[in-house]
Amino acid sequence: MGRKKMGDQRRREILDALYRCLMRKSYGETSVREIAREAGMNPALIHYYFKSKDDVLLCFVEDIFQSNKQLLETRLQELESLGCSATALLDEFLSFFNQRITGDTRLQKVFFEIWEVALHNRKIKEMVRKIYREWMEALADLLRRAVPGLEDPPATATALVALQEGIGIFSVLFGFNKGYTLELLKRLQELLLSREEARLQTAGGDSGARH
Amino acid sequence: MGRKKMGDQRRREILDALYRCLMRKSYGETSVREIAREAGMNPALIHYYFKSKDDVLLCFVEDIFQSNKQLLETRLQELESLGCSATALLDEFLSFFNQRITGDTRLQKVFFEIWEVALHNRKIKEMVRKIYREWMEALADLLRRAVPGLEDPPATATALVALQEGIGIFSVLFGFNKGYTLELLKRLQELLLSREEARLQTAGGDSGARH
Amino acid sequence: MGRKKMGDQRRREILDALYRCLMRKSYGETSVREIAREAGMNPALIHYYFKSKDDVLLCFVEDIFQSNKQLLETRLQELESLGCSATALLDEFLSFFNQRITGDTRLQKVFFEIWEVALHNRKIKEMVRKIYREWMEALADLLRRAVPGLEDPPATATALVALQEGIGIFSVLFGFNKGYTLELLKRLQELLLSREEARLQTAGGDSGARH
Amino acid sequence: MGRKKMGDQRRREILDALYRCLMRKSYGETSVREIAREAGMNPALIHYYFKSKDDVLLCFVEDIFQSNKQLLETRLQELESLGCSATALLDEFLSFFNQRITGDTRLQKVFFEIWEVALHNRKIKEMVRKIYREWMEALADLLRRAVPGLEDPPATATALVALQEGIGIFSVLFGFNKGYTLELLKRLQELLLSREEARLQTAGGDSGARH
DNA sequence: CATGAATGAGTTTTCATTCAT
DNA sequence: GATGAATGAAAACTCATTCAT
Repeated sequence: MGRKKMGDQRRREILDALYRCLMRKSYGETSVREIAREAGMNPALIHYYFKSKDDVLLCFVEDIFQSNKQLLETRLQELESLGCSATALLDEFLSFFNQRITGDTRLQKVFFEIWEVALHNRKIKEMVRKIYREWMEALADLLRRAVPGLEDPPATATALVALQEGIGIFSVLFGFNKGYTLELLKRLQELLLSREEARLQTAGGDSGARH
Repeated sequence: MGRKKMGDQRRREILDALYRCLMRKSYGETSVREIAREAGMNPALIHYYFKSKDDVLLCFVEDIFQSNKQLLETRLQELESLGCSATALLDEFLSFFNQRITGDTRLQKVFFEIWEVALHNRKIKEMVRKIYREWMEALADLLRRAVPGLEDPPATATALVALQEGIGIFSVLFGFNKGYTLELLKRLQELLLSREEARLQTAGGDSGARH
Repeated sequence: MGRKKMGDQRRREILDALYRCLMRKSYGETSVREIAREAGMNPALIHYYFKSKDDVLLCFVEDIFQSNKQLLETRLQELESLGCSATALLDEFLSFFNQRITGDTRLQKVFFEIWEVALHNRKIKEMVRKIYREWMEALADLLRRAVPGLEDPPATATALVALQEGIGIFSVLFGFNKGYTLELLKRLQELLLSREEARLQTAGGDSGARH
Repeated sequence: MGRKKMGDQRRREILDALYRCLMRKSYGETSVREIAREAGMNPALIHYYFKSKDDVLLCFVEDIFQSNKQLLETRLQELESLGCSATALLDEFLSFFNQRITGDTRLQKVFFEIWEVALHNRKIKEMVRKIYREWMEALADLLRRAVPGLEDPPATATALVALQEGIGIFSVLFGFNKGYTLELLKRLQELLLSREEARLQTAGGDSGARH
């Protein structure tokens, strides 16, 4: 029993190390050696726990996607079991993405890296497609329930997620501060959902320079 | 006469070869050898015309940005000299991006690649920031003139461009067909600009899977 | 036990291989490939044990200097502990250089190569300067003790070492035989030290052509 | 007629450019491109005027040796025709080397570079041997005439020249100032020639640090 | 004479991966 | 499990040299 756990812990350490490496370099520029050094272990160990460098990435992507998915699902289920309204659920959904993903520069960077690899790596591409499709379907469902008059929920869901990505990339590249990013996201989401409350005064912060 | 041109032609061939390479692989995975093979020349020639591999990329990015920028400016100036309305200019601006960039899967792929490199490459990052800032400022100006009641033109401009990017990436990764991509873009742009005409029925195409 | 030693042994083999390579070619002309071939190992292994080609050289120079320095110090300390006179120590000092360095064509060649690199390589230059300064200071000390009337011991020390180098290079380039080299050295050293015994008849050999 | 001259001038420019390059880099590190840039001409031109890079060096060495040889001979002949004593001729000989070669850090550096190449390059080696043998023979002759009691003029000549080289290299590597170098040389030469005048107080300067 | 273009061989270095211990 | 050692393939880049014009 302790045996199996050891392996899991090692794998965990490796995935975490990759996460930290991706803060600094692209996946292509990150060598197995560096991941190992970051994890404080021998490079050969990585090949003991994973088939290859790409396998590490695959597991990493699966892990980061699944954990976020689960976290979101758990939250939504909690709210639902409390009898919350569809609107509240939708708000939670958007807020989750805003706060946890797009608003988190580091995670956003990692997501961006994953998208990049996905472009040329079949397995990663499939995984990315799958998870995003699930998210968009879930979002479309919520939209149907929470915004009755909405003309084309799937398209709006796509738009919302694409917007998320776009803003996320911008925030990373231009060094937006979190406040401004969230402000922008909320404002646009309101617009896209044609809500009356879209009355924000954009009090909000300016883009913060990197240095 | 043919003398001086040879150099320019070769440089052009190299940049075009890189463009084609980026259809298949990321910049990091693309070797100088491959660019040379694609261009049908000796690898050393690339180092004869460019200081380094990164220099090729830098020139490539500058070229692709500048040529698009110039094309857009030319078009807008033509319209303006014809006495067109600000609304028409704005439409042209958005349409240019929709049709020429975001709607062109290949170019979009290349743009995405550039964004990725920009994350870790100072020079490329500065270039990307500069061109995007120019585009967003130009767009904000047009918004001021064409959409008088708009609360925060710069933020809306940022949103429009970010949306562009987001949809662009999605279209590449999910293999949207061009019609659907344009449909989606137009619809969202109308929404963001709160126009009355946002009446589209989105009859439009479904996402076409790649495989 | 055999574990830890492997690394040291390999490093030793590499340094020895470089030594042999320097018999045939200059450092600049010697490629990592050749060092590896000479050492009978995969070229990449050299980069496993050393940071770079220059690092190999640096360690090589340090090693060759330090080992000679230590050897000399050991000998002098032995003599001193036996209560030998300053004159005997001085003789040992000069004899050590004559026999072990200047008189050893191969080592002299290597020393010359090191001087050459030192001209354009900061680290090597500093190392060479340091070791030679140490040697000259030690020699000046001995001169003070052994040759009381000597006017300017440091200058004489410099002269003796410079002479050493000059004769060494000549012996390599003109292919002096060892006997002639030593003869010449001894004679000149006596002269520089204005000793009475400088009575040698230079019975000694002629320069032997290389080819 | 102007034709032939043009070629000579070009060749001269190339040799001068190589001289300047050797101030900064070793011959091995100096590329044909750099020589050409230094000479302000197209690299291919160098191959028009010389068979190869090594041919440039060969001509360079021949030129620098011959011109110095001729200059020295001219001076000595002048003195001889004026009826000067052998001692005066010897003094002129030594002084020429001291002032023009060993005391000129730049030229000394170049000589050192030549010695280095000579170690591994047959043609250069032969040339170097030849010129040095000539110099040493001429010096031995002068010694016979000027220092009657000298035991072994050839060996002393060798010693004097070797000392020259040794001090020269030291002055380059340790950055001796010219005054100190000349002081040292003169002092040692007096000693080797056992002259009474060897009474110098070595007032002279210390070694000057490079930076 | 002069030059821009072109090339093939070679350089140092990095890296994912394997393996014996 | 864990590690140091080892390797083959490939990377970017340099360079002396040749050649057509």
